[in-house]
Amino acid sequence: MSPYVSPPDVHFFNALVWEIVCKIPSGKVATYGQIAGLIAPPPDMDARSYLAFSPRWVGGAMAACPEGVPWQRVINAQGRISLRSGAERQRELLEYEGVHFDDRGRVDLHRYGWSGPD
DNA sequence: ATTATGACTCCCA
DNA sequence: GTGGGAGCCATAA
Repeated sequence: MSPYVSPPDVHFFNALVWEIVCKIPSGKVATYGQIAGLIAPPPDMDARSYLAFSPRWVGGAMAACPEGVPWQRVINAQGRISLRSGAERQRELLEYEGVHFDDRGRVDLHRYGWSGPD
């Protein structure tokens, strides 16, 4: 599917985010910005022609995540959990998948970071 | 229309 | 490596 969206179809857009998140394998993590980057229009195209996108939106899509989507594999660019409520549960889910947290509660993105689709 | 608020990121001190 | 602040975009009030 083309990673570009023309109409301001929010629901479709969220679905696109979820679709990408579903591709993150167990034991790996991706950042909000990384997900956003997979959808953002290229620089030679008018960004206004597409539904504006930003890391914040990915967070919003995660908040409305349907069951079955591995939302726990999305963390912030610092390798930390951004979830305000339920952060402990997210950490448990990731550790269960083999993702290691250091003593300061951070994940080594060089080791566990998802290299993207394909 | 304006303001406040987010599961963010970047930049700089 | 860390923390604060600006920038960010959509939504809700």
